[in-house]
Amino acid sequence: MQTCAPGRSPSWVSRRRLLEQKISELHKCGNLSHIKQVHAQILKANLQQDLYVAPKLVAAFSLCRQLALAVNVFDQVQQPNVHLYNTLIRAHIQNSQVSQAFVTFFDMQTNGVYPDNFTYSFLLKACSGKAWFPVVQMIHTHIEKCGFCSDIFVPNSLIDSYSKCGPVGITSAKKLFELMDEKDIVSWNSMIGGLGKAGEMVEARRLFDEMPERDAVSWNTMLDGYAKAGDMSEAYKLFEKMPERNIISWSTMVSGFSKAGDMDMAKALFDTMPFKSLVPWTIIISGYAEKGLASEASKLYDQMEEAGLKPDDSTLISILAACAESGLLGLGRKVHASIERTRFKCSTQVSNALVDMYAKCGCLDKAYAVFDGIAKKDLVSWNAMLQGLGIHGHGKQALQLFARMRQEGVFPDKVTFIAILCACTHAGFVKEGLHYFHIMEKEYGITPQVEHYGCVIDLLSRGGRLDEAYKLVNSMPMEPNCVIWGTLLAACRVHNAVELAGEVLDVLVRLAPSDPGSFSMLSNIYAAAGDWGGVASVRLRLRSTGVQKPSGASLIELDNEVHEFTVFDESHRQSDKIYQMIDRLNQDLKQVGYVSSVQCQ
DNA sequence: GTAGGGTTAG
Repeated sequence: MQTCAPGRSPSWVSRRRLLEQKISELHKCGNLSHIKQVHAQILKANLQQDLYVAPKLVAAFSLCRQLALAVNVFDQVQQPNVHLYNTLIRAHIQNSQVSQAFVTFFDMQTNGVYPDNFTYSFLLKACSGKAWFPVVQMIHTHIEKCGFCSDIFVPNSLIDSYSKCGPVGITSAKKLFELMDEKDIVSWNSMIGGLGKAGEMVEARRLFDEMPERDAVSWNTMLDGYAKAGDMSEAYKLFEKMPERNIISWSTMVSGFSKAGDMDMAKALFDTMPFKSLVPWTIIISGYAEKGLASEASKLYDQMEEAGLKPDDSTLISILAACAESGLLGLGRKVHASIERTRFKCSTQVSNALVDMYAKCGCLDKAYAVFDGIAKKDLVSWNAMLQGLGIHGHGKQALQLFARMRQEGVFPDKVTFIAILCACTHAGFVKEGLHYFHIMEKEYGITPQVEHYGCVIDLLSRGGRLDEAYKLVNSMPMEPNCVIWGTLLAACRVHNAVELAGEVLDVLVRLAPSDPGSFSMLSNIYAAAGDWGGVASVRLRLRSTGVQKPSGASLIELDNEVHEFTVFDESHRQSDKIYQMIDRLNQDLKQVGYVSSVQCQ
């Protein structure tokens, strides 16, 4: 900034010093009206072009989420330097405008300003966790051209970003890691983390053993790798060898055992850990809830609150999601009550989780009430509510809600259309479903993906238009997966299309040889058609593949207890009464003219 | 004199 000119009055000099002081602290100021005040003074002093002042202003506006004002400041500067460009790139990223950040990145080069290590740091951070392989590759190419790999942060971020891009990414990460002539402990840790994510635990272990020195992160990263791979015995061996265990090591083990289905081990470790934060409580409660163990989950939730811990958004969302998955309405209600008791208002994300939980548990009224109460609905809120209406057969209400969503100016995404198509299927709206399928690309620019084709094939099949469904499977622009073929097979069963079913099964066996579900489906189809020879041949084929079909089960929760039922099940203590009730229902159904689909049994 | 950043648990 230009220094005070000589010959000015003492008061001018002191005013100027004060402004300089304010400017130097501007970038960490979160008070918008103060920033606007200083901005006005800057304009008055004609300092808006100053290459020291402008980045401060851009950063300040960005911090207050005033991206438009930040861009405006930038636009006033005739010759931005790399520092100012970097600040604008960061501003876009901070305000979730990642694509605009890249536009700025290209703009600066067009204007003859070249990126530096700061630029790459920002851009790589924007890509982290996004699995954008081509983008990471492009950044990498730029970096190699300019030679900024000498800054250890840059290659380390690259390894991390590559690692999150799947198999292609991990190959690139490995190459880069080998080429690095100076590696610090973070380089090693990122590499073993990446290998773990890619499921290459043998190689991760080799590197871990080769490391010149290891810190807590190195050990925990290995534990997590084994845990994610489901190898809890190897994880436990390493856990016992650790020189020091912190709360992350313990939590990783609890999570690993819980995901592996061993709740006894998970609970034993949870009870042993010397200190518990919200994270391990979340892991153990969600673990029990996911397995439908309502009373354990519920008891632990109370204990967590008694221990004086207030669940945060992540805890609530995680537990509610588990409730939704297992239909634990009781625990879901308890969580809702505790939110209303302890919070003045709840975030959109938590409300969305509540909507989803109530909807999946069949309480559509409650779901609607929570949905209506969300002050700032986002796309996820709309999608959750649409999905809830759809899966419970309220097709008309779903389509009405979609219309309301459009009126309120919310633009749908691919999930919205899955919900809409599903709603049409469950309500039998074949014509409407096809209509939305056709307009999703034409009017909304959303290219149907395999999930959408799956919905439409389901829609056509259930509507009895099996031929059209089969034609669509064969004309899809992508390879039909086993979900698609499975849908078709289920439709064959409903419509007794024995011949087509055999054909579909052949495809399914090729695609997923270890899935016994298709065999039992075909067996049911033959049984329904009275073709017992067919049933026998399927059973034989199933035996020759060596896979066993786990029986399907129904679950219902009553007073914090989950009751599970499988076919021919007599294990329930009220089994006699249950079968009596089924008989009565069957008789009632027959009286109103219902005919079972398995008439030949 | 200015700007910043990486790896581990939900």
